[in-house]
This record gives sequence, C-alpha cells and structure tokens, in this order.
Amino acid sequence: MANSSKTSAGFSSPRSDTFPAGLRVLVVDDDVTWLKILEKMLKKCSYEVTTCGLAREALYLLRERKDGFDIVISDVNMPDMDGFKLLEYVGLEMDLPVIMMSVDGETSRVMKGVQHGACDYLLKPIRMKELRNIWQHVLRKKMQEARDAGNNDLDQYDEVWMLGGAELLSGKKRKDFENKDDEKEMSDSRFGDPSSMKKARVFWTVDLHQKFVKAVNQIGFDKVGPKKILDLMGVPWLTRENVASHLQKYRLYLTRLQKEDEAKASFCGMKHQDVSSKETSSLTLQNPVDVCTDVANDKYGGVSGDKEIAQNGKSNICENKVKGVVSMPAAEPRSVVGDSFDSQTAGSKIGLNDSFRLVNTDVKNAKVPAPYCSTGEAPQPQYKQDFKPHFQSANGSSHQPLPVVSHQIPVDRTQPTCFLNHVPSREESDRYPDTDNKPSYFKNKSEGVGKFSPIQSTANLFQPVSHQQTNFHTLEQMPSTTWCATSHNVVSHPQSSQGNLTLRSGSIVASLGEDMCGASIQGECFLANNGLQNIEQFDYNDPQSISGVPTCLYDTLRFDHEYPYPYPIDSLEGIVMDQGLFIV
DNA sequence: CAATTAATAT
DNA sequence: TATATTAATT
Repeated sequence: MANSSKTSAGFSSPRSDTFPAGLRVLVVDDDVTWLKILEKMLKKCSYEVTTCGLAREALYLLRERKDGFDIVISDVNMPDMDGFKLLEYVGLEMDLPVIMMSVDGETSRVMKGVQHGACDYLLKPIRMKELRNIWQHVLRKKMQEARDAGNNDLDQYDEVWMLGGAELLSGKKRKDFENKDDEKEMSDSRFGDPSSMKKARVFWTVDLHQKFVKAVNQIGFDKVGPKKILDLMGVPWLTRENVASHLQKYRLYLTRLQKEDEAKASFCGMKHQDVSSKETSSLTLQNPVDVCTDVANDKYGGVSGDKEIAQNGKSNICENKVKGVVSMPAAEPRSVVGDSFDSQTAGSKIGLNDSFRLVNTDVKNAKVPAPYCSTGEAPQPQYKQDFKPHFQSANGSSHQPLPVVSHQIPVDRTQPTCFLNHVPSREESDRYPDTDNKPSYFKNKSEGVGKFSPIQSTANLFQPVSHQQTNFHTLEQMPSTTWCATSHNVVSHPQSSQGNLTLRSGSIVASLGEDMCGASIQGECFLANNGLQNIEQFDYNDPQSISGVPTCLYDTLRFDHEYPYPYPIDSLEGIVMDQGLFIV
C-alpha cells in the first residue's frame, strides 16, 4: 500500500516484501456494482485500483497514462465497446496483461478472450482468491519481456516468483502470510463492504430455498449433490459449500420428518392413518402431490399473488391461524415441487397437522396425549400460551392468542425453547415456486409419491437405507433437529383490501424442545455479514415482497439481517408476534 | 483429485 | 439455530 510508488515498470525491487502491493489495476466494467466490488476486493489485496465504466474511457486512460497501469481487468460485455476489442487495443498499444471477465463461461468466449490475448478469463462472481494473485500475470509478462530482450537478470524476479510460486502452490499456505486480512474469499461481499471482509452468511430465503428445491427435484433425490444443485439453481454467488450446507440441513429436515411420520404412524397413527393419509396426518406425503399440482401457479405475480394470498389469508385466518409450518417444506420430497414455505400451503397442509403433530409428539413425551387429530385451528391457542411468556418478556406486551382455540395442548413448559425467527414474508410469491421440475422428482420418486406412500417411502427416497436407521436414532434424540415451523398469518383487511394488508407474521410454535418454531421467511436473498456491514444490501426485497408487510416488520427483518448471528431475533419476536396477533 | 458427506465450529 | 468450515470419505 505504501508503495504505490512503484512504477509501471514495475516493481523496481521485486524483492520487496510488499511486492504485489501497489499493483496498479484498471478495472473496466459497465456494471457499477461490479466495479465497486472489484475495487474493494482489489484494494483488499493492496492493489492500487482505478475503475471505469466504459471501455472507451479505459482506453483513453490507458493511452493517457502510459505506464500508468500494470494490469487491466475488463468485462467482456460492455455497451460501448466489446471487451475483446478493448483487449485487442490494449494488447496492441500498451501490451499490458489483460484479464477478461464475464458471467458467461461459454468455452467459445473464453477461448476468444484468450485468443485475443487475455492472460486470464475470470467468471463472475469473482472472488478474492482469484484476484489475489493476478500480479502473477504482470510478473510473468515482465519476465517474458525481459527474456525476449535477452535480459539476464531474471534472477531479480526469481525470488519474487518463488514467493508467488509458494503461494500458488498451496492455497493453504498463503494464509500464513498476508492472508489475514482477506481470509478466504469474499465473493460474498457483493455489496458492500469489502473492507469488513467478513464473509457474508447466506440467508436462505424462500426464494433461494425454492430454487434449491426445484433443483433437487429436477435432479432427483438419489442423484443430488451440491454441485448439481448449485448449477441448476443459477445463483451466481452461491458456492458449492453453501449448497452443501443447505443440503445437509435439508436432509436433516427430511430425516426428521420421516422419523416423525413413522413415529406417528406407529403411534396413534394407525387408526388415523386412513384419514390421515390425506390431510391430516399424512401431510407429508401427500403434500407433494398436491403441491405439485398447485405449484405451477404464478405466485410470483406480485399483485395477483398477493391477492391470492390475501384471499387465502382470510381463509387461512379462519382456518389456520397459526400454523406451524415446517420450514423446509418446500424441499420436502413430497412437495417436490417447490413450494417452499408456503405458509398457507404448508400451513394448511403440514402446518396444522404438522405442527400439531409435532407438538404432540413432543408433548407426548412430556406427557400429554395428543389430540392429534385435531382440526386445524385448535392448536393455535396453545401455542400462544405456551409461548406467550416468551413473547411477553420480549416485548413486554402480552397478547392474547389468536382467538380461538380451545384445545390446549400441553406443552412442556419446562422448555421454553421456542424462538422465532422471522422474516418478512414474501412467501407468497415464493411459495409456489415453480413447478415444473417435479417431473423429475416424480419420475424418480414417483413411486413414493404416487403411492402416497406414507412417510416411509418418502423417506426412503431421500435417504439411503443405511442412513435411515441411523437417522432415526439420531433424530429421536435430537431435539434440535427440527426445523422451524412457520406460521404465517395472512390477513386481508377489507378496508385496505386493495392493498391487502397482508400481514404475515411468523409465529411460533412451541414444542418441546425441539419442535418448532415459527419461522418465516422473506424473500430474497440477502446475506448478512456477521459484522456489520451489509445492511444496505438488499433493499430490494422491498416493494413487492414487502408490500404486505408492515413496516415494522420490515424493519425488524432488516434488523434481523444485520445481525444474523446473534440471536437478536428474540427481541424481534415480540414484535412480530404482536403483529400477528393484532392482525388476527 | 474433485466432490460429497459428516462433524464440528461459529 | 442456521450456516460455515473443516475433516473424512468416496
């Protein structure tokens, strides 16, 4: 950093410990966002960065400041001038190493870039690790030049080269030195703050999850793998690791479901089974089918979607007030389709039952018998009560639970575990994601689905036999396994009808330690940085998504995002709840 | 060796 | 808790 003094010629003293530092990089991209991101990342690398949004401008700068840059990183697709063209000019006129970049990794293009003289071709999203060593191109070029000139003091570069080589050799080693600041990649830092360089945590929104599920369905459970999913999802900034992690969670979720189903079945399930098969108990299974069917719809269409929601909402309200939805529903095998969390759907289907079930289940342990069959609404009340305490504490206000409910489910109070994780909802839209994919799923799993097979079958689909058992055991003991249930209350107020005052709130569910909680999600993806920055990020959730959401919620959400880690959530809960309650 | 999965850390 | 990261497998 200090030595920006280096001349283009270079690192006059390659040996300098700070060698790569100060590398003068010119970044050309018509996308301002990328310009900023790259700038930050490059600066992180201690490079001296100059950015420009136009290829022509870049050319101008390069011509103007001959020897003013050491390397150029240019996007391929730019309005004013084709990146390749720029590449040609640069190669011709200043002979600087040029790194091309684009979102498109099509071989032909990459080849074109290389043929035109690009020293490297990076695919967006670009990560720190890809930028960290770009100086090698500069060095290489210089060495080559020196060689061409019959130079013999290449030694001068050798050391540097060695250094670089070491780095290149083992990614791990690098950390030893200089890596502290940037740690791993900060590809995530898409928005802002490279400085903070903390990695952003991927927030699996409904939307994301839907894509995930869709991908899974397309691929087929048996064949799924993080990489495949990642590819199908088409979310550039996601990493295989992210997907793997989510997949792990998803599987866990499925496992748990399976387990529950089984348990249920074994339990009282028997009697109800028939009945359950459909709505109630069996939620799991059939859902898929249903969902699939539905899925196709437009959820996304903002308004329409909202309307639907609203409508449904009403119904929901009546029907299900609080529903616990299993968070990962979308994913469920059954739901193959991708309905992600639809609160409604989920709620209605799974939700009630499920939650019920779950609760009961827990409860059972605890002691209560569970009235499992209960119809939809019953559950709610309880939840509230049980949870109430928490909420109250949280925001001090106590709410009455939704009207309704008569049943009280004995929940284990000993474990006040519920927590609320709430996010704004946009679910509706998200909810019924797409669908089409199912086919594959069905194909693959068809058996299960078709059958309606009870849980087991479903489960099987997902998990290798070997695992199953294991899982079972595990599950049983793992309270934590459960995903959260979400309950969304959507209400539409006549008055405000048009807008639909839709509120969706996550609500909670209680369960004995494990079972669930309400969660909800919101739509888009955002990443949260542990630290602080990223707030700015996505405002974009906004409009539509938020449309129905009360401001406070929204804020809350945002807040939430900011501090993903800690569990500020609690504090929020109250709020959310309140709203939900109020609404109701 | 790359991808996946399990385990563990944050 | 959800997600990341690392370790272990495949």
